[in-house]
Amino acid sequence: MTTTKAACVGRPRGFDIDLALEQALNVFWRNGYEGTSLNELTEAMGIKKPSLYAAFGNKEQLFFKAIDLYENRPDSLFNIAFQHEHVADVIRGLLLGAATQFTDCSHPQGCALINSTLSCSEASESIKQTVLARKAKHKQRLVDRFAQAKNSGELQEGCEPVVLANLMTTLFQGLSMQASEGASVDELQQVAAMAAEGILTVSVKR
Amino acid sequence: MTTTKAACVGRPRGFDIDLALEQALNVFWRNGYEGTSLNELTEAMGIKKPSLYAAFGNKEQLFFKAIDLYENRPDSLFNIAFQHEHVADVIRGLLLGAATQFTDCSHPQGCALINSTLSCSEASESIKQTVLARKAKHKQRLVDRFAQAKNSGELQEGCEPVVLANLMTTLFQGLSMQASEGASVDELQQVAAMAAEGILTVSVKR
DNA sequence: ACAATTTATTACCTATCGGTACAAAATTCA
DNA sequence: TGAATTTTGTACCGATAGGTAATAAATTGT
Repeated sequence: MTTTKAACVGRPRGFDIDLALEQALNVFWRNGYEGTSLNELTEAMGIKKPSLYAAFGNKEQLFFKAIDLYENRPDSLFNIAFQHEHVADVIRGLLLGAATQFTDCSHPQGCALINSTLSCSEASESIKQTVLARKAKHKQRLVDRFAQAKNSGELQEGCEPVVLANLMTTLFQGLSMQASEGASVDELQQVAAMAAEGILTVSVKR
Repeated sequence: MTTTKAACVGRPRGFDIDLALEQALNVFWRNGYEGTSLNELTEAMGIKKPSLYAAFGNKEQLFFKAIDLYENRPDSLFNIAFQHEHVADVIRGLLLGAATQFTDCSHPQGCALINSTLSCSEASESIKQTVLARKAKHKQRLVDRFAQAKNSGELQEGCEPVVLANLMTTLFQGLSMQASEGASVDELQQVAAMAAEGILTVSVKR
């Protein structure tokens, strides 16, 4: 049932399944779910449609596998920034990291998760819901981290962890859109730096 | 050649062209350009396809007319907020206004201009470019207003008008996405208030 | 009444969408 | 050398996309 297990009988697969998935992720990353056609996918992956369906199920399942691949990268924004001890460094790391990673030209611009949700009409509702659920999980990680900071006395009294998390999420989405629209690294880093400065002065104790 | 001029000869048009355009705007607002099909449009507008093409040209021209309608509303966010004398009130007005308008349930959630760009693959490049140009024009209005504030000594020395404008744009896009994904008025207003507070402390002289 | 003009309705066009049937090709097992 | 099994390529499916040809219906001018 799994696609990862190599079959030892029958004609051997003529392409690298992990590499193909990475190509698929790139296309979804650039064009979103609905903005990506099967022809674009098969061309980018270097395979024909029946091979795609045999290996990944269908377009929807391929998308989920691609997103899994994206989210489980060890060098993800959250994994890096959450290593900092002080919440101020976490906030700075998240914002500056987003500005940097979203404009990294070794892959499509912006956040794959955020970009994918965008071009999603009422048609593919399951895609939308799934992506929203994943984004909610990420937001919860932020809320938890900020709640912990509040408990340890790092945050100012008036600062609500959930509001702070929402503001960070808002900035991520904005930064992702800007990057997708062609903003430069410098431009976004300046924005992130100013945002971090402002947020820190109203949320973190000095 | 114009569609606004009423013909005095021939069969009279059986529908209100301005009302139909408003319905079209609503659909584009909800689903974006590519996410909206002609069938959805004609159903929402209460007309058949040939009537749509006779009155508006084609899907692309209909979209541009709908966006024109959207941008030329007198109660637009910018028009209201720019009436304030002090730049601090402008910033507060823009952010709180965005949070409020984007979640106003008398129309689709989020900003029509921002939402439309989203679901736009490489296919409809002219749509993307046109919308980007309009967004750039709005950003320029922000830059001009902040530059004026800097000249009049309202802004802190280290505050660059263009960076401040970029940060505001980033927040607008984030707020629009959050609203489209179902965020509540309260939620977004809290985010906007915190963002405004942070921005003011690092950009406006006290 | 009748031509001229404009709109409305039906039915259709081509292109592309996601998805698949089928048979040839390539391998392992006996 | 087969039989079994799996992948590959071609060619196709129904549904829907945006868009239009042709004709009927409704009006104004004469």
